Amino acid sequence: MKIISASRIIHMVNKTHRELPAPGSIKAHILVAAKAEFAQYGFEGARMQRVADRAALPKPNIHYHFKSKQQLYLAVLERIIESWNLAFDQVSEASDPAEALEAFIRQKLRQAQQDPAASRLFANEMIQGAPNLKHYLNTSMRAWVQDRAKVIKQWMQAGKIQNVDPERLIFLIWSATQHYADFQVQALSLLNRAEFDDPVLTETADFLVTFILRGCGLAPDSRTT
Amino acid sequence: MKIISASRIIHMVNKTHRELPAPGSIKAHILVAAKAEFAQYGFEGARMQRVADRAALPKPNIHYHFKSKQQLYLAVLERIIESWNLAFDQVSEASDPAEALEAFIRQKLRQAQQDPAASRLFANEMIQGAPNLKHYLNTSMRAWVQDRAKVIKQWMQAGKIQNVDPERLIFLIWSATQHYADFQVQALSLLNRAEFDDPVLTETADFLVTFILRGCGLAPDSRTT
DNA sequence: GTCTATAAGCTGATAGAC
DNA sequence: GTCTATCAGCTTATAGAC
Repeated sequence: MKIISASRIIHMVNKTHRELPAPGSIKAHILVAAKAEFAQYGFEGARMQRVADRAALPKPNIHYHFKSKQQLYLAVLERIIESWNLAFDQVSEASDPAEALEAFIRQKLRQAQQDPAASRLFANEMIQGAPNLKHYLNTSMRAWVQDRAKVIKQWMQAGKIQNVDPERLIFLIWSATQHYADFQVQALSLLNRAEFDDPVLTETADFLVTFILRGCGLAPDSRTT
Repeated sequence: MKIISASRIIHMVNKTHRELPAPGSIKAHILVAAKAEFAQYGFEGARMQRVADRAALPKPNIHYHFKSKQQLYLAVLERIIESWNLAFDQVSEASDPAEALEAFIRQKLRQAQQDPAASRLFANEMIQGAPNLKHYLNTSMRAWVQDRAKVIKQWMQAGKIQNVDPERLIFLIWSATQHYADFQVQALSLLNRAEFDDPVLTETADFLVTFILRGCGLAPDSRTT
């Protein structure tokens, strides 16, 4: 059976793949500002003036580098999806399920902490019904999930992990990790913390790894009595 | 020890509690339309004209019944939070953990299916940093979670469930269930379904109940080999 | 490439007839 | 209570000087 690299599937996203703006360039600078704005307010709520303010540039400069609000939004979206699920990308039947899932969970959570705007922008797009990402969802994302689900099914058939719906397991890991970025204000209030710093990240990652691995039948019992 | 009803905590939300518009009234009709609009586009992205279109009313009629966009938004928000976590509200130390958690998960998921707009509106508010719900998060929501966490801790001390961070367990249940409403378009694509109908709801609920109960050490092993 | 000035159209909100 | 007409201000986008 031919092995298809999951990372190759991800690259199918960019049909009209433009070269990325050089880091440090003005375009890259604007994209960072735009990501924060679109993440917080969604496409319709975003304001080009606020993008300009965030980038500390006059508004027409934004329009010089990106023809329209729509094109700026699409440019931001494109850059986000690429580095989305890297840690679970090269996993195969031979991989250790506990190690692979742990690495996946920790990587997703680290991304949520390091770049919550990316996660929130994606969340906004999903909430609105993915008007700009429907094609991506129905092609490369679905292909990636089915490809990764196949590996999980092999683990199940080999008795390495519990029987669980693989697609829903991936969806649960996405939700449980991304939620700490998207609903960060709620998580911090609930945990009575001021910021999502490294200690909170570690405690959260430990909890999620333990809980999800146990859900897969992969962690020891540690009951009190 | 004095037992405080969790539902009483929820009622602390409405400091300035106005009577709810009668079902079938024009105000109630407008609120339904506004909920859908705010849910999809967030506060800044929402358009009063679209609210009017959704309600099939002239725009000034909206302003006649609600003074401003802000007030309409707050009116919608108020109505959502009340029925948020009812199924886990009356649970006590004496309750069976598996039954209580299962009822909680199934109720949250049913709400996500029946009223995804409510979940999405709340998600939008969280993504934006909860500008209108910071106070709620830091008072009644936190009190509710701590109160419910206390019960879970009692279950843990009694050896009824695994040792897990109770606050993070509640947060995970919220994320895993609400995600099916907020990211419905992604879930449907991933599961290759056309709509979030009853069969999908049941399968999803069964998966989540099994998986989360097992994470709490509350479900039998069902490995293949 | 950058920025001031401004056009063209949209948005929240209201005045005033019915 | 309802609806047409409309205002003042804001929003995307561009023209044109530098």
